[in-house]
Amino acid sequence: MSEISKQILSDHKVSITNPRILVLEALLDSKNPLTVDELQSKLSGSVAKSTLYRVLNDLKKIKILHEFTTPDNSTVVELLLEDHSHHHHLFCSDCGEIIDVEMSGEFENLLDKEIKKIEKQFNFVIQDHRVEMFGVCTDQCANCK
Amino acid sequence: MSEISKQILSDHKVSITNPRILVLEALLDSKNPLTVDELQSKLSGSVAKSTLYRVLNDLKKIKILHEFTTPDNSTVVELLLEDHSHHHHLFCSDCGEIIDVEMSGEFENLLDKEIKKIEKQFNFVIQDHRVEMFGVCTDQCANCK
DNA sequence: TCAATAAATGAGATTAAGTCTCATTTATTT
DNA sequence: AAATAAATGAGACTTAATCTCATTTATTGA
Repeated sequence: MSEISKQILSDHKVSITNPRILVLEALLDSKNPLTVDELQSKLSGSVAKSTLYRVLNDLKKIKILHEFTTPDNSTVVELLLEDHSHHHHLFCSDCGEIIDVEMSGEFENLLDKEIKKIEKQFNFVIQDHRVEMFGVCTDQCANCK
Repeated sequence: MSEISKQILSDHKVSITNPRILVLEALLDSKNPLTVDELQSKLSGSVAKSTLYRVLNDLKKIKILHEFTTPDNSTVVELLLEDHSHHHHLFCSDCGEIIDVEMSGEFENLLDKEIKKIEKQFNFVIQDHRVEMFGVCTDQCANCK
């Protein structure tokens, strides 16, 4: 199991250490984004706080970790692996759940065209984009009580 | 000049006070989003820090202020006025500039359709969305040196 | 395999954004 | 213009994230 984590680290020429393996395993174990708090709980004290933040920064540097802020201002992290293709996020303002969403090819194509226009208009090279959607679950979702 | 700010406050049934007028004027004075730091500088000590944050929360409550986080984790605020229609953001990772961008009607229509699909798929009511784009200015922009 | 060297870690101090408290001031209402 | 309710300022407080530095762990090359 930790083989995957080790592979990821060596693929990115980053030294293989216990804290890095543990953090990667915790992240691999969860499909949706995790808050730093949730991550700390999952690690249950096996990694020092300062080390956890350092490891997260390491993973950001090698571009396999995406960090963002939820509407209620928690910092949330998510692994970006090859098999986990380009996606966007849906936030429930009721329970705070964050759901990964894929948009249709038609939509991404039109967005790409739109982005080319914007690049010309503002003399920009746009490297990345993100669509965020905010709402509430109409059913009780996993987290809504 | 402060008449506009007073009008905004009374339109929203919020009492008219000096700090609120000053904060609104600083926000009205700038087209693009401001970091809280920039806002504090603009106010140059005329409003206490605690009051500034309180006023920002007041403006959020009456839904005329939008707060978000930049890729480098600064909190940024922007007034949402009637004449300032639905728009998105373009971030320069070089100089940190944030540019307001309007997308085409065609794009917004397709996005609305896409959102309806997602609402069904996840049993959600989606109330709002946001498109963020990240890149670098190819020319020296106003802030890039 | 092992020693030398460089890198990473843990523990706790430090920083800084944002909130809270409470005595005082200001706005509103009659 | 007085009474009441709301907002403010100053600074204490909280807490996420970073930093420091002595110790531990990984890597490299003989």
